[in-house]
Amino acid sequence: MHGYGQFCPVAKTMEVLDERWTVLVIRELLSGSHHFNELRRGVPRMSPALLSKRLRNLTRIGIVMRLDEGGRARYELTPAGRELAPVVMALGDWGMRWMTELGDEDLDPHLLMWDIRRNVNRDALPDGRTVVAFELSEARGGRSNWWLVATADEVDLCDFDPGHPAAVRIVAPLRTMTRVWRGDISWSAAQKAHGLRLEGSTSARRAVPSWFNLSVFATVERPALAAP
Amino acid sequence: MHGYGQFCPVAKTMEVLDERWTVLVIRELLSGSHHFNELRRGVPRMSPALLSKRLRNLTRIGIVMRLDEGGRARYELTPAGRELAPVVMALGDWGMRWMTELGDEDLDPHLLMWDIRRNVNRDALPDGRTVVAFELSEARGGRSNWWLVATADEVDLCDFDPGHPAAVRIVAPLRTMTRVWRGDISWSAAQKAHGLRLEGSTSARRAVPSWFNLSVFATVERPALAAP
DNA sequence: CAGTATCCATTTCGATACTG
DNA sequence: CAGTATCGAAATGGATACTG
Repeated sequence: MHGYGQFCPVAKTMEVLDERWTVLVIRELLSGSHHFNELRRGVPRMSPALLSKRLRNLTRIGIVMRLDEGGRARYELTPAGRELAPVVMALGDWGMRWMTELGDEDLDPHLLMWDIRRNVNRDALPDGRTVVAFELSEARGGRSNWWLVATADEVDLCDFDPGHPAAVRIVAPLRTMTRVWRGDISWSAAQKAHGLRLEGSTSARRAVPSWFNLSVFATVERPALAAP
Repeated sequence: MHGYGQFCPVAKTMEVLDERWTVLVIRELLSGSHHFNELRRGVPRMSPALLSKRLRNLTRIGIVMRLDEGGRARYELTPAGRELAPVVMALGDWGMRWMTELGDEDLDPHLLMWDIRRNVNRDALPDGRTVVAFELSEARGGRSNWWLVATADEVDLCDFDPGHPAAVRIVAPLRTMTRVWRGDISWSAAQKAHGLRLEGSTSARRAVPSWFNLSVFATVERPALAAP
C-alpha cells in the first residue's frame, strides 16, 4: 500500500511526488529535457531501470506524455505536469534559503557543467565561435576539464579539448564554481576570496559574467542571519 | 545513502521531504497541532514509532522544535518550518486541480470530522451551546455518528451522543460530506443531487453553511473540463 | 500522555549487464 | 538510442505490544 488513505489534496499529491527521484525527473522535464538519455544526464545517479519506471508511472498518472517522434521516444509534460512548476519553484526557493550546506558529495562537475551549458547567454557572446575552458578541482584532489563551444546555433559541452583556442579559461575549485552558479557568491567574490581565476584578454574576462545566466534560484533572498 | 548527490536546491529539499509521511506531519503542524497524540489524529495510519522518528528527524534538520512544556512535549515549527507553508499550499493547490479522484480508501470519517472540528466558525454560531449531529454512511455499508459540541470556549468532537439536543442533524454519504468539505460540490448541490439531508429548524438548516469554514483548498479553481 | 521496543514482510533501489 | 533483465543488499515501515 503506498497511499495515505486521506482525502486531503496535499496527501494525494504526495502520493505521487514522495517517491524517490520523481520530483527531480519532473524538474528535468521542466528544464527542457525530453529524451531518455538527456533526462539521465540530469539524474546521473538514478539507474535507467528506475528512470524508466518513473516515466511510466508519471505517464500513467497523467503528468507526462510519451510521444513517438519517428521511432524516437520523446517525453513531454502534460498540462497537469507543467502546473507542477510552482511546486518545484517553491521547493527550490525553500532549499536555497534553508538547505545551504552542501557536502562534497553534492558537488558534481558534470551536472554543474550540464546546467551551465543549458544557460549560456548566447546573445552576450561575441559573434562566431566562442570556447570557454573550465578547470574544476575537487576537495579530494580530483580535477576535471571541460570546454563549452558556443556557436550561433548551439552550445556543446566537451570533456576533451576541442582544439579551438579558448577565449577564456576559468580555473576554480568545484565548490566555488558551484556556489557562483547557485548565486551563493558573486563572480567577484569568488575571485577575491574563493580561488576562482579567469585567464584571457581583459575584455573577455570582464565579459564572462554576462555570458552565463545563473541558476533560476540564484536570486532567491537568503534569510537574514541571526544576530550573534 | 539517501541523498541525491546534487547541489540543486530542489534536490536538497526533496532529500528532506520525500520521506513518506514527512510532508503530512508538517501539514499537521502548520494546521496547529502541537502534541504527539494530536498529530497522530491527523495521520492515523502512521505508526507512533514512525511519527516519533520523523519528528526527531525534522528536529535535527531544524524544521521542528521540541519544547518541554511542564513535562509535556510540544512541537513547534521553526522559522524554516513555517516557511514550508507555500510548499504545502502549492502541493494542495495542485492536488485539488489534478488529483480529483478519491478512492473509498481515501475517505475517512474521523479525519473528516477532525478537520471540520478545527474549522467551525464560532462567530456564526448562536450564543450558548450548539450541537450538530452527523450521520455519515460509507460505501461499504458502514455508518458512523458524530457530534460537534460548540461553546464560546471550544469545540468538542464526540463519537457518542453527548445528551444535549442537536440544533441540526446532518445525514450524508461520507463521500458527499467529504466533497462538500473539499469544495468539490456546494451544500446545495449536495442536498439536491448527492444525498445530503439537513434536519432541524428552517433557520438552523439555512444557517449551517455559515457555521463551517471549508478546507483552505476549497476555493482552488478547477481546470476547465476538456471539450467533449 | 508520549512515546519505545521488537520484529519481520515487503519494498525499494542500486549495480551491472544486456538487447532490438 | 532507449530502454529491459536480473539480483541481492538495505532500508523502510507496518503491526503490535509495552513503559515511565
